[in-house]
Amino acid sequence: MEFRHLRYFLVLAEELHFGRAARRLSMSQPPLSLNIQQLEASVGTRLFTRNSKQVALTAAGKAFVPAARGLLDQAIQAAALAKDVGQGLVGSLNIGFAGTMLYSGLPEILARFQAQHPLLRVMLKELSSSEQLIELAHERLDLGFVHTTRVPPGLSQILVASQAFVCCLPSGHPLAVQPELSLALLQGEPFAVVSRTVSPDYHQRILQTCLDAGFYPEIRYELQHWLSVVALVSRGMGVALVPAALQQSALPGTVFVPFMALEPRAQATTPYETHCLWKTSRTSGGSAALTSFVDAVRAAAILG
Amino acid sequence: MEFRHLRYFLVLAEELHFGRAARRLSMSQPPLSLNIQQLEASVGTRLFTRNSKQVALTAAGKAFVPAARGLLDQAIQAAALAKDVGQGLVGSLNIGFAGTMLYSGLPEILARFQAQHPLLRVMLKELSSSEQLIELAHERLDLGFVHTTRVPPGLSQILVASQAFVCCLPSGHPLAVQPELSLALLQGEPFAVVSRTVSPDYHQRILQTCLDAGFYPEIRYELQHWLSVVALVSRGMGVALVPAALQQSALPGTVFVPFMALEPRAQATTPYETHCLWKTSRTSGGSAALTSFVDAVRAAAILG
DNA sequence: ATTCAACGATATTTTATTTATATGGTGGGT
DNA sequence: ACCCACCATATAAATAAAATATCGTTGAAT
Repeated sequence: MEFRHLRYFLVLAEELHFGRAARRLSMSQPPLSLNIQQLEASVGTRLFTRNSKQVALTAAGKAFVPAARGLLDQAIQAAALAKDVGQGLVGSLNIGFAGTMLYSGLPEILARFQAQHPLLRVMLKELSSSEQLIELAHERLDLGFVHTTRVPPGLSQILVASQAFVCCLPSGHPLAVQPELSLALLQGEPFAVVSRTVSPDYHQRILQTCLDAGFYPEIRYELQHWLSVVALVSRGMGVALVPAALQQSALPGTVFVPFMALEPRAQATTPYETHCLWKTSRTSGGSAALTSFVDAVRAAAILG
Repeated sequence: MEFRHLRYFLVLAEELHFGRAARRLSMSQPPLSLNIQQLEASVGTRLFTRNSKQVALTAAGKAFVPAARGLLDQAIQAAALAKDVGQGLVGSLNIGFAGTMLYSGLPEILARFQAQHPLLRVMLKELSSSEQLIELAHERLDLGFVHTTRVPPGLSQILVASQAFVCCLPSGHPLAVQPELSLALLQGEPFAVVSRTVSPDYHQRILQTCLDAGFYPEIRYELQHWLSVVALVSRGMGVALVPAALQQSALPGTVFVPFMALEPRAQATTPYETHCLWKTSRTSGGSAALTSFVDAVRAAAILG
């Protein structure tokens, strides 16, 4: 059975006349006869009764009409769907993100992208940076928002957000009233940090920052999540250095205070950077949806 | 797009290797490459990414796999369905019947037929004999069970049942105790008959039978249905001559009594015959389901 | 770094399929 | 009984598909 047979069959089923049907198909009559015979042979039954004066559908032919129509329609739709997927108009994207991205532009990027690609289903999964690297390698994620300086080979990246660290203090803390403070003043305070396994890079940064300020921080709490760190501070249990974006979490009982650099002209710390990562091979002809998303991220990164 | 493309596509999507796929398709590799290119051209997108070391499905290709499978499956199922319809295994039959057939073998015929063809949907419609002739001519009925002696051209027939007329009397009637009676005794009784428009042939028969017995029946009631006739008798309102099959209706208050022929050796009346009718053209290659049903009727007619 | 082997794409010939032209049979209408 | 309309068949031309041979590319091994 071939699609050609179905097309010829449907026209003949309408016309019930080999000559007219052949004319409508812009072909001559004999090949139409042959094609119908071939179709009947492949189906295994007569689809038309025909004598020299009359052509009519058999019961089998009547039953076959909607099926044939359905097959042709479905073929067209299948092609259209595949084309749309190929052009990134429809499809699905699996995107991972570190928790802080909720306060660092992810909602904006997503809203902008969804407005331009309403048929693309974006699935978001909160994962630590290191988990995302694994998932990206296994192609279980199409793209991830991570805090990592070391980028494995084969991955492309865009700098999405860059923000300073700030001190996070409980609102009752004596230093909380300062507009800006010297980091050295936090010496001896109990520090809350995100666990090393969740964000190894962050650990290194906090440590280096404190050492630059001339003291070794007393790390008493290791949490699994940034919001847990802020929540812990809000209960008065300790202090923390967190990305500035966490200010927007607006947890009651917390105060965020910038801290000064040691030398007046320098930055207080190297900024905390969020990168968007994806497998380079996936955007070079691979997934148009991913390419579109990367474009959206790039546009947002330029604006921000 | 052709089915060939879909078949090749699916094998290649499994193997992800042109050489192996071509071997599985028992063809050489170049035409496979060409066919995939043609499919991609007709769909409008790349379905595979390929370099000399690796073949992989694109997102569009992944989306196209189930669609292609569905199309091939549907084609096979459509052909199978049409074939079954053509062979009379599945389908539907519209069958008309005169009311008395409910007591003259129709349930038995139907049960036997349905047991042999469980996938055939049989739709039954109670219609008068004359109505059935019209419906048969318009092909709105595939087959009908009628009481008609005159068969229009183009219709085939089978004698399904042949039964005598019997007297139907109210149980309180003085003649109801007789094992057999002479028709002449019913002279002057109020007769109930089925309306002439419903069964013109029957009218003629009743009249002739009574005239043969030497009297003209006093027809006081004209009913639309045989069961109405029997019901009327059961209420003591009159008497009737009805086909023997009506005995099985078992309406309380009725008694059925055979009547004697005038001459001892002859039949009391010509038997009341039920014929099965259908358009001859429909069984000669037209509808296999109808042919099967006719066969079932024929078998039942021989047994009965 | 160079070579080698594996793979998919392309070119060209061969084969198969499809179409068109011409003609034969069949049934209905006059 | 003839003719006309129509579908089927036969054969030739055109088209499309497949096979063989070859090229270009890529990744791995030496």
